[in-house]
Amino acid sequence: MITLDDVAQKAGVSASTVSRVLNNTGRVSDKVREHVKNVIEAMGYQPNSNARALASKRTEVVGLVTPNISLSFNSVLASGVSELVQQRNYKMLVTNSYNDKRNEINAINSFRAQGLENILVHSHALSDRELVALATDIKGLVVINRFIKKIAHRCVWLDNVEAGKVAAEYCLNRGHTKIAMMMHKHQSNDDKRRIEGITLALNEKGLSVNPDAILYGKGGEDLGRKLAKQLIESELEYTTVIAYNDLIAAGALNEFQDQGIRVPEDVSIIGFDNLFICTLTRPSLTTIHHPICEMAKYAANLSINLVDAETETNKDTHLFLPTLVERDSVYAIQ
Amino acid sequence: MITLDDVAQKAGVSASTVSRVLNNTGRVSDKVREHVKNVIEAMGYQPNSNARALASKRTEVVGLVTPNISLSFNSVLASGVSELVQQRNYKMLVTNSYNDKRNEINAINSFRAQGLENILVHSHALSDRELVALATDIKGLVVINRFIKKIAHRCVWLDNVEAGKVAAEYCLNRGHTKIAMMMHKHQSNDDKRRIEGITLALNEKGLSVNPDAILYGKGGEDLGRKLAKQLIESELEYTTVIAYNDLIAAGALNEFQDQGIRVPEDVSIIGFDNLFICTLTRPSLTTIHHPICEMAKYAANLSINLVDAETETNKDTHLFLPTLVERDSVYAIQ
DNA sequence: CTGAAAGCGCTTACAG
DNA sequence: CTGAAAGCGCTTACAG
Repeated sequence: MITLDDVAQKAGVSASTVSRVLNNTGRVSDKVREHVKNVIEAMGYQPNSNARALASKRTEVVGLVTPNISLSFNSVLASGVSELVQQRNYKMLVTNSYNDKRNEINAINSFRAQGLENILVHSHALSDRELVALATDIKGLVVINRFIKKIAHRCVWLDNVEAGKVAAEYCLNRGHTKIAMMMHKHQSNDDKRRIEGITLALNEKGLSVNPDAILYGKGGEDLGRKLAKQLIESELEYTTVIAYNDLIAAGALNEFQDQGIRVPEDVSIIGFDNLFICTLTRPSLTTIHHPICEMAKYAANLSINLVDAETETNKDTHLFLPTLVERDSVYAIQ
Repeated sequence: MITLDDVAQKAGVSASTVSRVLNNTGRVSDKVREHVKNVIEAMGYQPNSNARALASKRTEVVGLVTPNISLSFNSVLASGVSELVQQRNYKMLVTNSYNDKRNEINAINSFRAQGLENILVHSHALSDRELVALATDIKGLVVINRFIKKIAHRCVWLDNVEAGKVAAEYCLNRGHTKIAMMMHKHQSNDDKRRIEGITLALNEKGLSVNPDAILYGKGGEDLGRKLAKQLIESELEYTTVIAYNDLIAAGALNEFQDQGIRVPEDVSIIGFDNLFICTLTRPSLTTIHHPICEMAKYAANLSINLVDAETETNKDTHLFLPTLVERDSVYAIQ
């Protein structure tokens, strides 16, 4: 391994100077700078990032804690972070939390033990108050996909009320008034906000949500299948179901069809997220696009700026808007 | 931030001793060990991993470079690595290469700049010779999903010949003799090996592969659709298509059906990988299971052991076997 | 503009 | 079994 001292010696300058050209900091004459750069290039020198981190007290790494990177939503999120991070010459550390609070905390602590302040959390397990406490402690902590008022400028979130509204309005416009929902409960209360939006849209038309038609559970495709069964066996009236995410929607879609119920002719389904699977199902899935990749990039960038004192801290709120993507799973009754 | 010296002072011992109990190294009396542990616990001390890495010249991090973590195959791979890594108290750094050779090399170099030797590469862009050179340089480099003879004990790979054979035999057993293939070309030559396996199976029955029926291209679902169109417009005879992966298979499956060609009655399709999408398509996708998660865990573990001198170096070859997962996309002609 | 020196928070021979 | 000291490879005031 070749060190900064080796470079300094070879270039006939001091370590300080090499460090300065490396970091583009302090004044160095153009001549010397050029020369040192050449030597660095020639020797193929790469600074040791541990030494650097130790001495400067900052690491060029962002840590991501997310439920489970093998799930599409999470992997798209991670990919967004990865892209921005590579662009800014940072690295990305990833930890799966499996939605377990202890894991989330451990992951964050282990990042901090490294002096790492750029931490992105996509958490369903920690409470608002816990996240607020962490954010106060950790300058670069950014919460993805969740809104917490007290740390609004550290949250990169989606307008879930609007999302619910958009979904419901689309259904209403196509003649659907009896809406069932398949929801997944989380600390983040996404589900509640979406239901709120759906309620708003219905109320505007003088209609209301049937609380019995809001089904809950845990899972993905399997949950969709399970709740579809539940719906089929129930006495509920519904012409469309709004699902918490695309996986649940896809599961439901298949269960309905496997039981001889046509989608969308007999029952319509609308998903959420706009994952790649939406074009794979038959019928393809109409869904709400969740700009998770953009949000991830934005969050990573925000976190880096937050820690990097030179950049002005952004006190804005970071809100993203959902959009409807029309495909074939919602029937036009009229 | 609280340091090792703080702990030492509080405990009334030297830094060396604290370090020893931290690392479970050297002799420390039970009494002192106990006491120091208590102080550590009480103070909530966490060692700085940068300092540790710098002093000891080893980092407890494994770096993964993979084409694109937003794709399911890659994310399952990453998830496997993540799981093992968490288990062994390591962390995982991830970089997307987008199948670009420069990116792969840069990622590896940036890992090394950190003194990181535990590097896992899932590469389609680097040549065998380049990987061999890297492996010689980097003690803990492990190649996932590719076999290179010269560094056989550093490769964790799947028997692709067997995979092709299994797929073809399954088709043959169901009465299919005219097999088309949708392949994706890579440096790794997976495609060639699978074709070899398919050829083997056909030859055993006195049949042979029609080279014109081997279609190539780049992409996922879109490629499947494109090649399906190509197949439909061609004069080729085929009753089944073996796809390079599930995404391609799913795309083809939908294209056929969208054009009124029934799957599997008119044409059968067999995928590869056994991703979660296999149960989402209609018909569900018969496929070859690729134990990528297990392979990822195995590879991560191998890499750690390779670097960790205390563990004996494993000179074995690390071969995994594919298995067929039967679903609904292959028709029994007889 | 440039260099000498101290320091970042650990680990690890070396003594004892 | 335990401690003092040097060193890991950088950065960053501090002088000049």
